[in-house]
Amino acid sequence: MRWTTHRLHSAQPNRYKMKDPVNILKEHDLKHTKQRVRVLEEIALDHVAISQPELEKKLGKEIDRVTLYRILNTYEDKGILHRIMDMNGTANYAICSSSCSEHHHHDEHVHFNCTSCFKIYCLEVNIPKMKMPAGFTAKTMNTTAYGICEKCNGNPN
Amino acid sequence: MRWTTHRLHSAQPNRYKMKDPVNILKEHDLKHTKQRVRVLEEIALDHVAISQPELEKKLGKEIDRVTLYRILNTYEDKGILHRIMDMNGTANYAICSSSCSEHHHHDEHVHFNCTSCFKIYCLEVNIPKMKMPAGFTAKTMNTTAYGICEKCNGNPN
DNA sequence: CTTTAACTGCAATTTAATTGCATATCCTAT
DNA sequence: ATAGGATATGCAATTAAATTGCAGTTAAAG
Repeated sequence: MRWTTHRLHSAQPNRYKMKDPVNILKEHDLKHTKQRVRVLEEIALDHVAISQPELEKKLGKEIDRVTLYRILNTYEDKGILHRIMDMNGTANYAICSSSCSEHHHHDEHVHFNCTSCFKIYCLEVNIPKMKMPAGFTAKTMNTTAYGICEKCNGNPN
Repeated sequence: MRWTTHRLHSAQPNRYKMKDPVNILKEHDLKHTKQRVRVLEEIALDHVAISQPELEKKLGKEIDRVTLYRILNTYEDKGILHRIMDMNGTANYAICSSSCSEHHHHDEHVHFNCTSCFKIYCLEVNIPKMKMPAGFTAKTMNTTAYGICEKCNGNPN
């Protein structure tokens, strides 16, 4: 994989560029370890969210279960990764716009959970403002659409 | 608790009436057992979603863990209960509009997850239509707002 | 190069969820 | 009212997920 600091002009919509993992670590005052780099690489690879179990399956021989849990937690704390819960309560992780794109800081976007391949996409769709009832003050919003993704619509498994 | 077949004219907004548990069971061809009735009563009590662990704590002496799991699953399958995942991946259950109110079938509404008391409310706020990117076909939407609820805004713990 | 603070891996533990099976309960037909 | 069959429940055992403590290792600052 080649790392770039510019937005990709890719044929795939709704995708963001990915910074060099090493830079991401530096920016957040995290030590540079090979396990941390591997996790970032793996998550950045697909441009879709990946679940904890999947990650463990892919990295289980290189990284200890516990270490993986801890890395994911610190990444979430630092705002490097988003954690998205799927319908089963499984944690999915993605590098989302606020981290991936310098011009989209803190944007809240819609997630798309494919019910066929179970992948979770970060869409470039903003969550519309909604009026809360009196007394309720919302700080953040979270929206997930469930349906069939572009890939499964094209070639359903 | 008194069960009514009419919408409550309560002082509390965003609340729905609750049918007699026995009727709910009948309507869905489910056997009438005391465990099932108790679960419905308990969930209807607060007008907010309740988590599996909470339910287990409240009903653990009357109902076996496993039975509770199974009852919640069948209720979800039958469309009697909504399952809402909170930020921890814990299942929360609520009787939502489509079941509670005959005039609001299949409405998709916003959930409110209080970050202070962790209660989950079903709001009478509809999820706005959002345009999906080409290739993505959304079937259902799920929106949760995180913030402070009316109760915790009034008297924060 | 040395030293310190932080990270990793292993073992053990806790917690959550599922499965199989024997018993109990509901409900229909008589 | 009750007998019989289908379904639900409870218990025990199992599987899976997540957390904790600690010893050994590694990164990076001086």
